[in-house]
This record gives sequence, structure tokens and C-alpha cells, in this order.
Amino acid sequence: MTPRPKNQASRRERPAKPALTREGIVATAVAVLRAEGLEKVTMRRLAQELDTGPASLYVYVASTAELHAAVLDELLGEVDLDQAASQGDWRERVIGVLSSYITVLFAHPALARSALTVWPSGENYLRLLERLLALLDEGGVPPVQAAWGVDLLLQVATATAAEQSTRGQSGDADREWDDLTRALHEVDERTHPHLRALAASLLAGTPGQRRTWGFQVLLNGIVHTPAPHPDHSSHHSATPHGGTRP
Amino acid sequence: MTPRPKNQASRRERPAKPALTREGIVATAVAVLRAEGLEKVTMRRLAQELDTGPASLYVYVASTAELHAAVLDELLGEVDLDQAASQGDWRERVIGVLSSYITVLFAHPALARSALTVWPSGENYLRLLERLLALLDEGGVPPVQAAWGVDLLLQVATATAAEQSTRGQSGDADREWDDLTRALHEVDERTHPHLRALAASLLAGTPGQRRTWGFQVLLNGIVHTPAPHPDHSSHHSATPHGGTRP
DNA sequence: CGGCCGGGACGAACACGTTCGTCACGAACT
DNA sequence: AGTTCGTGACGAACGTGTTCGTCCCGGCCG
Repeated sequence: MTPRPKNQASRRERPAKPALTREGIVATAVAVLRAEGLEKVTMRRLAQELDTGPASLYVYVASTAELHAAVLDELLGEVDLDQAASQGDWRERVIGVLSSYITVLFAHPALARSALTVWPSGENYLRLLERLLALLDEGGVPPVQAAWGVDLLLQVATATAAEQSTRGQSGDADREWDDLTRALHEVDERTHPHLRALAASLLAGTPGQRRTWGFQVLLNGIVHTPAPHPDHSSHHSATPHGGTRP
Repeated sequence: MTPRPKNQASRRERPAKPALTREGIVATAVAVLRAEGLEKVTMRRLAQELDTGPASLYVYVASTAELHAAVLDELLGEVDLDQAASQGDWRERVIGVLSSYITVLFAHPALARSALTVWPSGENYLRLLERLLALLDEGGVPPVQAAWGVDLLLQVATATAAEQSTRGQSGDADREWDDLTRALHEVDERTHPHLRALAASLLAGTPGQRRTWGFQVLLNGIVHTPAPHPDHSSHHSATPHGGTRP
């Protein structure tokens, strides 16, 4: 309320505040996230928390999405890389790591949304990448297929989590589900025969079954699909997750 | 500027305006999109275009994301389902349809972002679904694998487009790419051997090569990965794209 | 025919992300 | 030592999505 004395006073009151730094900002963001949820992690709130204005944050952080990506990388430290008692086929262990990754993302789906857009290059993300590449190598997957494969695997995992970002309250999800079910059953049998025939299958299975099956599909495909012969004359032509230049 | 006479005057001047309807709103949105781009398609702008206030739109449209989904379905009419001279393997035709789908999405990547979150159940989306199911059926893919497979295929395609939503200006993309390249080359060789060894592969290939390979991976995987035995006691337990309940 | 009522329309407001112009401070150079 | 310069901090502003309370009009019931 009081415009002037705020900064001076609160600075004196709490001199132990971390200096305005990228790490400090991200750390504060994680703290607010853990305490009150992602929706409270706003630029204005973080600025208030750090005794400054929103504009000041933009010196260290390009956008909210980039901040989210940094926060996500922090959270990615919780991913279980050495899947509990690493027993079983290498495929099962890959799926185990990916499931752990998804579990972390499911806790804050909106973060996954940002991660789809802003490419994470943080420490914990690189660790995850390394672990997956190691597992694929262990499985004898040829290098290029392994490299492109982890990209695909993580894209699917991230997208799966991101899809839930809006389905916040339970009623919303059910309503959407009902809409889809109705749309599927009301479809004209003559113009959309396959849709009608497979309506049940489209809605079948638990989310877990579908996820696991999806990962198995990817792994089987990655193993059995050779990458195109490399063209040595082309470089700097691709970006992760499918690339940017059409 | 003039607060009162605005509505009365402009209503009289342009009595042919479409009445406030969901279709009218979506149609206006598409028009603005085509004329000035997606960033101009805002609730306030649409309200202005329809001679009303932003709040009025929420009677017919739940949110911006839902509006985007409706707009996208309209655009999906442009997807080429009978891939030009439908010659070639059924797999090639599936990839052709998906490529056409991606092409439409690439024109407005932010729409794809919404489509990941809000499930589209529009007419044109159902047409696309039907076509893909027909092609998979033609390829002899078992029903459940086909049903879950199209889900996976469209998820990957949509996510691929959505990833580009922020990479608006060219400088942005290049900068991100450079960051990633540097991060990949600066990684510690001892803690991340695979990452170092495969750095080149991770960045290799054109976006087109990667996309096509990705779709082939999915198709091969879908064909070769049997779905789990159905548990008849469970239903209403899944949502598309991987489901909502963990 | 008169009163009631329900839902669409709307004005105003709130919190948000982001940008711009300005200010102050410390370092570096002369 | 004095001056200059760049960079971080900041206040204010714009445009955004979304919500709330109110109003008004049209159909329905008595």
C-alpha cells in the first residue's frame, strides 16, 4: 500500500534475501511451486518475493516459459534413473525411467507444456538423456537410431503429460470424455464405418496400459527402423523433436 | 471512443452482422486468423468485431483454448486425405496424410499447442481419424492396435507442430539451437560418455528426415506390438492421447 | 392480459506477461 | 581524480484472459 518505504523497509527487515540472480529466481520459483502450486508462480509474485518489480526479472529470464523450463530441470532431479533394482530387460528399464519421468511431469502438467516449447538443456535433463542413451546402447540399438529415438521417446512422454495441463478439476475431464464418447457414437455409420467399428477400441484400456503399449511401440519401432543413409553435406539442419525448418 | 452510441450506431450501420452464435464466433475467428494472423485472434478483438464485449463470448466458448480447437478443426478441412494420386504402400499413404496434417498445423503452431490440450472432436478431425483408421485397416493392422495407433500418430504429429509455437522469429530458433549444441559439446566426457559420442547423431538429419523416420518407427511399432489382452471388467478408464487418470 | 422469471448481454474489474524509458551506480578509461 | 559509459533495477503502462454482478428482454405461467 505505502509506495515508497516498502523497498527500503523490507530490505532492512530481511537482509538475508538472495541477491537478484538467475539461480535465486529459479530457487524462489521452485519454493513457491512446492508451497503453493504452479499457478502461484507468476512473474509478479516472484518479484514480490524478491522485493523488486516484475521487469527486473527479465534481465535473467527471457520469459515465463523459459523460467518454467529451468524449474522443470530442477524437478527432474527426482527422476529415478537407476530404476529400482535394475532387473529385467533393457526395454523394461527404459520404460521404467520414462515412467518415472512422466510421474514427475504429471505432478505439474503445465510445466510439461512449457518443456514442449522451450528446449530444456539443464543438468538433470542431460543426465536423463545420458541414461536413456546408455540403456539403448546396452540394447544394441545403432547410434543414430538411438539418438533420434530418445528424442522421440521424450517427446511422446512430455506430450502425454502436457495434454493434462488444462484438465485441472475432475469435472472438466469427465465432461470432455463424455463429449468425445458421444461424438464417437453419434457419427454416421455410412461415412465413418471404421470409426464406428473401432469406437470401443478407441476408448479401451487404462491410461497405464496405453502408455506402456505406446512406449513398447516406440522401442520396437526404433530397433527395427533403420535411419536413412546420412548425407554428409548437410549439417546444422535439424533441431530436436522434429526440427524447426520445414 | 464514444461509449454509448457505439453499439446502436454500428448495429444500424451494419445490420447484416451474424447473430452472436458459436458458429459466428468461430467464423469470425477464422476470418481474422486468415487476414491478420493468430496473434490478432483475441477475445477482445473478436468481441469488437462482433460489436459486443469480451464477456459475452464466454456464453458460447469456454476458453481461448477451446476456441482455438474449433478454429483448428475448421482449418483441418484443408488436410489432403486422398493423398495426391494415392499410389504406393499403405504406409506411405498414412505418412502422406500425416504430412498434410502437419503442414496445416505448421502454418499456425500455436493452434497445435491448444489442440494438444483441448481434445478436438470436430467434423474434420473425425474425418481425419476415419481416413487413418481405414488406411491402417487396409494394412491389416489389428483393431485395437489401429485404434491406439492413430492416437499415438496424431499425438506425435500434433506435438511436433506444437513445439514450434514459440520459435516465431528466426533468431530465436538459431539461438536455441546454438545453446543446445554448446551444451552438448561442453558436457563432461566422463560422466556423459554416450551423450558425447552421439552428439553429432543427436543433431543430424533434416527435420523432414527425422519426421519421416519417426512416423515409420511408429508404424513399424504399431504393426509389431500386440495390445495387451483386454480386461472386460474395465471401461470408462481411458482418454485419448494417453489418458487422464494416473 | 399482466406479472414473473430465466438466460443472454454487458460493463467493470482483477491479475497476468511483457515492454519501454528512465535512473542510479560502479567500473574503467583518460 | 574526474568523467564517461554500460548495465542492472525499476515505475508505469499496454493489452491480454477471465470472472462477477447487474440489467434487460422475451417467453411462459397464472
